[in-house]
Amino acid sequence: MKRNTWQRQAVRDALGEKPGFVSAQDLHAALREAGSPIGLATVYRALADLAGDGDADSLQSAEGESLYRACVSPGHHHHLICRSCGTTVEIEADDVEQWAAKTAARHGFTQPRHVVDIFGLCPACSAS
Amino acid sequence: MKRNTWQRQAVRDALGEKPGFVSAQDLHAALREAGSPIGLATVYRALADLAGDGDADSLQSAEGESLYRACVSPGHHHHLICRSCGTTVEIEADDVEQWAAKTAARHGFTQPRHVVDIFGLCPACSAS
DNA sequence: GCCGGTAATGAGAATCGTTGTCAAATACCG
DNA sequence: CGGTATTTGACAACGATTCTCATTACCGGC
Repeated sequence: MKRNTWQRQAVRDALGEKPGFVSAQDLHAALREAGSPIGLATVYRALADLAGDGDADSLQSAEGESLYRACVSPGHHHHLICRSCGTTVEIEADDVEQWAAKTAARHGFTQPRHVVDIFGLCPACSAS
Repeated sequence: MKRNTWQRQAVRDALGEKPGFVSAQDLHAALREAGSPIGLATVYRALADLAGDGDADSLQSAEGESLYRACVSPGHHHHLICRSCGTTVEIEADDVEQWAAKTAARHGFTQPRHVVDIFGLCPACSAS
C-alpha cells in the first residue's frame, strides 16, 4: 500500500522541474531552499521509490553520486572524457542504446543497463 | 617523474590476473591475502595512476563502487554482466567500435579507448 | 657503491554520500 | 472520529574514497 504524502509529491514535483539529472543532495537542498522542512532521508526514500516504480531513472555520475531524473524527458546520454584534463562532452548514442537492448535480449538478459563511455585526449590535450 | 616501486608493480600484476572488473577494495584484499603488506591508500593511488595513464579502464558499478580492469588485451571485446550472480558473457560489438571511433573523431578527440558494458539480469536470475 | 632530494608509502583520521534506527507524526480505512 | 500501519525525520552508523603527514626508499649523479 502506498500513501500519498505531500513530501513524496514535493520530491516528484521538484524532480519534474529540473531538466536533466539531479543528485539527491541537490534536490534536498533545492527543497529546503524553497521552504520545505523535508528531511534528507525522506528525499532518498522517495527517489528510490520513484526509481523502483519506473517513474524515474537513476544512474551514477562520474564522481560516484546517484543521479535521478524524471522519467518522461528524453536525453539519456553518454560521455566523451579526456583522460588527461578530465573535460567531458555529452554525446548521444541512440544506435548504441538499441544495440545494447538487442544484445541483452539476444542472450536472455533482462532489465539491461549499460555503460558506454569513450576515453581519449581532447583537442587541447592532443596538441601538447 | 614516475617511480617504479614494487607496490605499483604488484597492483599492476594483480589487476592483470583478474579477468574482469575488480574493485579497489577487492584488489587490496587479494594483495593482503597474498602476503603483501601493501596499504589501501596506495592501491587507490596506483589504480588512479594506471587509469590516468591509460593502462587501465575504470567505471562505476551499479552499487557505486569504482571498478578497474587491466587495459585492453589483444582480443578486444565487451561484456554482458549479470548484476545479481555476476556471470559474464563476452560479446562482440564491431558496430559500436566504429561508432566510438567516429564519435571521438567528430569531437576532435584522439587516441580513443572505450568502455562498453551492459549490466542486466541473466536468464536464471530473471526467473527468480 | 653511496648520497641527497624528492616522490611514494601507509596508518589512521577525515570526508562524503547513503542507509539504518526508532520514536513521533499522520494518512487511510472503516 | 478512532485505530493502525506506514511514513517521517533527526541523528547515528556505515562503507568507500581521499587527505594528512611523518617515514621510507627510488633514482640519478657523483
